[in-house]
Amino acid sequence: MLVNLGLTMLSGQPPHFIWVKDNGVFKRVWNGKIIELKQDGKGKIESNDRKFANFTLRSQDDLKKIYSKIAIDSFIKKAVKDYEGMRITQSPVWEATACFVLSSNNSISNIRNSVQLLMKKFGEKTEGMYEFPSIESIAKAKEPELRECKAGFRAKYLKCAANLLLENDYNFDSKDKAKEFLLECQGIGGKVAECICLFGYGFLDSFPVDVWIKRAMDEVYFQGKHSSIDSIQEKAGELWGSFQGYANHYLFYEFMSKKRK
DNA sequence: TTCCAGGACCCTG
DNA sequence: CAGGGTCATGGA
Repeated sequence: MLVNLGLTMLSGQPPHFIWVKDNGVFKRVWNGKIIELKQDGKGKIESNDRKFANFTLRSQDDLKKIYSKIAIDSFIKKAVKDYEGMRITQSPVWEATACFVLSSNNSISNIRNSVQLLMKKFGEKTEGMYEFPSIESIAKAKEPELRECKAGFRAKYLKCAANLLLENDYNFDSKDKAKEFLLECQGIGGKVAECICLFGYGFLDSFPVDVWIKRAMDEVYFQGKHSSIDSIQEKAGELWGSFQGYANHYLFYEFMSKKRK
């Protein structure tokens, strides 16, 4: 399997906020057990939970095939080459939801800090590490407790999201249905919903438009002109179809890391 | 000090 | 429907 584990796990996807890197080994608690994930010298993935590793890294995705589908111009070709082996990850829907509710108008380092504080305050402890907080624990939490975890104005949104998932069957078979459901929640708008669809549900036909994607799309595919979110998503669908989620993440990472420094 | 971060919401015109 | 202010928090 083609993968650059460090890049994948630290590219601003939910695992970036949840997993802890320790001596080159990524760790987290899942179902009361510490999961370890690492890459050996030959590039082979090693884990004490093959099933969860496959789920997280979407091992069913054939990166080479996906590259051939999305690398349709010089810009994407460069992004794919620069960050070869960066995979889209999948996380449980609740984890992706919580992470991206916290992401609004926030920085990656602050999101991570907030998630880690929530894990410490509300997660079950296992061998010195903490589980991701249960839906119930956040639904029951008081807003000030969430603000202690630096959730800020997103604290009430986090509770709303927990309640939504607690009180409904949130299993869906398409991006459109999942998105429609998620948008009922205060604090979840179009961009966050698309992120949850991509990184939680695993619908690769999602295309979240954040500030970086907007800049990238305006510059590269709209000749520098200011374009609407709708027209950007429409264009993404035309260009990359059922793999637009991958194109999205490569554009995001390429643009963010180049422009932001 | 001011601005901005993987936005969403609410209010104007 | 488009355009602005506002919301916590930390870093540049």
